[in-house]
Amino acid sequence: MTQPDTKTAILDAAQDLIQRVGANAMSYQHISEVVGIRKASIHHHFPSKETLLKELIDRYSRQFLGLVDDIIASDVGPATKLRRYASLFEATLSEGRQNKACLCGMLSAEVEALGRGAAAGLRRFYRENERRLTLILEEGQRRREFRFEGEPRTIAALIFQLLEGSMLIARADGGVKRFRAVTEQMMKLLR
Amino acid sequence: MTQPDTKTAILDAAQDLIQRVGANAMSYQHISEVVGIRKASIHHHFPSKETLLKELIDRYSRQFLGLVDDIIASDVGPATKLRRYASLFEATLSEGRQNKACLCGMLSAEVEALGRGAAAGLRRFYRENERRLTLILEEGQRRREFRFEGEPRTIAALIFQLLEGSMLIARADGGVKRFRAVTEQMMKLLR
DNA sequence: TTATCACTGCCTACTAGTAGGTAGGTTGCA
DNA sequence: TGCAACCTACCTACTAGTAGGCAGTGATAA
Repeated sequence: MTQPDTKTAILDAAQDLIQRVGANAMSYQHISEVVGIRKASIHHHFPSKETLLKELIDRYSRQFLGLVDDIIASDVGPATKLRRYASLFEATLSEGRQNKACLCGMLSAEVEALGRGAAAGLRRFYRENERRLTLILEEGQRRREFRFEGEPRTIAALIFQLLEGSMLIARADGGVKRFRAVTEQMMKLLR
Repeated sequence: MTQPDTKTAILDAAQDLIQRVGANAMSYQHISEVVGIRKASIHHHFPSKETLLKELIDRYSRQFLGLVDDIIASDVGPATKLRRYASLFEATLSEGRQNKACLCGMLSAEVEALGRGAAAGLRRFYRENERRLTLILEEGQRRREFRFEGEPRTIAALIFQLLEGSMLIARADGGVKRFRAVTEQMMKLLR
């Protein structure tokens, strides 16, 4: 079989770059410097930037939604689940060399300059997140931990978009501290 | 004095491009094609991309905050003011060839690949928006149009980040309709 | 009235560097 | 022997930015 190490290393480097500077500022040259491999060799694994992006979005979605599923399956109340969900975003923000945004949040901004495959992958990511958030909110409503006016589905969309927006803006101003203050405020509005 | 027409046309073209595809996918070549002027002539007006970005952020901030000030000065209730504030973002989204995001929201994503001047300009934009939003929220609280737990300042940050995030994501999925549903939901949570 | 001057706006032609991508060869392992 | 992984060397297209020229304008002065 294939040695997955190099392929994984390429994906890791690409993801890190995109989360910090964006997909358009990320290049095969940059990746090659990080991985320690020639630019042409990256093309061996990912023939085009579009195929790389597609696989990256798939992998990121799988990993992230896996963590969300763990939270949902855990034996804690819905309010705690929602807090932990938000902390997934916060963890990304304070990860590594810091100021990393959600991969899909970054790509959302640049979506018009990306291929159609990327856009479809992003949509799937949004919807899967909102579906899971809706479950948490419905559970909270049933258990009377959350009290809000409106549809859980719409609140789910609101929360997801808030977290994505907060991340992007926190990178330019306020950092993790600002992010945390806003998510805590969001929790208050649901009570 | 200088003829401002060409300079304005360059700024307009650059802004449109950034709002659609991002600052990194925007180039002097693209601008020159839109404006109908040679690439070198753009350098005559804006020596570097950084100076262009700086002036663009300044102009956008001035224009946008001017519209916000008009809303604040208008003789309507705070809930209406907040709705009109949100509709400024919505208008951008459905403007021109559509799917345009807030200039500063786009630049927030790419901030790490931009100069320091840009980052400072973005921070100013955030803070001025949040300051104005805080005024609206405080007025709403006094008049008992809004009922919420927490500091108006933090809610202001939340609303601003929500609107920026919503815009970016609505471009990839759901469009204006989705954006409107979420802002309407936000209004419900403040009551 | 006309010659000179500086200046603005725009041009052509160029630079060095970087982008994504390709052709074809080498190495080492099953 | 065949194939995967990686390489060197290259391509074309595009990037931001520069040098230098030229036409039009408006002020100055003989």
